[in-house]
Amino acid sequence: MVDEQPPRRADAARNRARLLEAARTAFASGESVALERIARAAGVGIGTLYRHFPTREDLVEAIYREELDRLCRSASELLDAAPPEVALRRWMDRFDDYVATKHEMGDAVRALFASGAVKLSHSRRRLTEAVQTILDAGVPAGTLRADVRADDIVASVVGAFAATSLEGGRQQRARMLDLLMDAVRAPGLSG
Amino acid sequence: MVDEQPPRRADAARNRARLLEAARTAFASGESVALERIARAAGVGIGTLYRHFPTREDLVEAIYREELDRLCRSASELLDAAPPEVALRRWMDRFDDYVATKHEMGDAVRALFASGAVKLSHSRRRLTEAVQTILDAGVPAGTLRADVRADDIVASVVGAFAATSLEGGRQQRARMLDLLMDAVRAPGLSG
DNA sequence: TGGGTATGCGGAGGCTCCTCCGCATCGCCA
DNA sequence: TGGCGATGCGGAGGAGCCTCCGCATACCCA
Repeated sequence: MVDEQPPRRADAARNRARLLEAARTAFASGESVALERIARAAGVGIGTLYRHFPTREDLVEAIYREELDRLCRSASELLDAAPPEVALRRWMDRFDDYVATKHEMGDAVRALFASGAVKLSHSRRRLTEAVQTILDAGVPAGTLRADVRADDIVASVVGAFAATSLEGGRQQRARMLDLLMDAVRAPGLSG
Repeated sequence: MVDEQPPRRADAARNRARLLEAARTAFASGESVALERIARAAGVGIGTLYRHFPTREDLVEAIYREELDRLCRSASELLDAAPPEVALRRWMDRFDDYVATKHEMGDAVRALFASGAVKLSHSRRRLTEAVQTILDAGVPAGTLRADVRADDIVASVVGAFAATSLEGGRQQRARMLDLLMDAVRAPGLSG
């Protein structure tokens, strides 16, 4: 369920794998990379790169999909360890870690999120599912609001990242996420 | 206080004005415009354009600065017409209108906000001042929280826009802004 | 195993971005 | 008014993005 099905032809599959490998290495260097260079490093033509990954974001997303899956799965663990309203905030921090790491590895992922290019994509859907998992625990427990949508939370988190990626940084982002949590927690239970 | 001082030499001032005029026209066409074309239309060289406006965002910002100033000044009017916690939400809607209009005129402004490029810039500062004005009214009145920073609110609004610009759209953005308001309103007064 | 065709490959080319630096022009001062 | 230094101009050029299409190859079927 994690991978999409590989291309039909053997050479296509091979080239795709090579491109991913080359891109992983290139992005890890931390500097901005020309796609042409990645294609060259993978030993394929630029056309091949664009056929497999029509946009830069597609390439980045493919590389980090595994890690993103892990991030999303971690929602359940967090729920085991803490009540939903705490788990949600911790999950946001993990998201922050995830993107921050990628940021240090190059601004490819930052661009991915900042540009809002994470649209109906696999990534966005997975993130929404993860948040929904936490909501499903918190709403019956009465600690999280029932009238808040998971995709709105995801969009808010992504937006917080986008708006602070160039300045403000982690500290401002943390305050913004706290603010978001204030909105998402069910009222009337404060003691 | 609104304009920065014009360039010293007469030709520089003239070229700057021409560039702004040409850019206004070009962006109004709604299509993506090459900067070279704008320079050509203004009758100056591309180098001149880049000297006056080092980045595309600088140019866009200069064009829409007037309107943005108007948006920011409207905070006071809104405060006259409604209580601060309502005024703030309305102001967010105005911001939405502002950016949406620009979006229809071309994605230049969208890019400006979506990319987080609205950094320490004039725009961001003005927006923060406007929000601060509303906070200064709402905090003493007890309807808005005292421990929320204006720049965090601005970043959240900008982020909401960035995260919904490619999909989700106005409706999702409205829900997200409502959520933000839930966080910003002072608790304990609900009736 | 061998032939035919759908599928994939590759890179030239057109476009845009942005920089850099020699030349022209402005505006000051006598 | 005329000369000179600071300031601004312009566009060539290098680099990256992305598309497009003729050629090569892998897979299917007999």
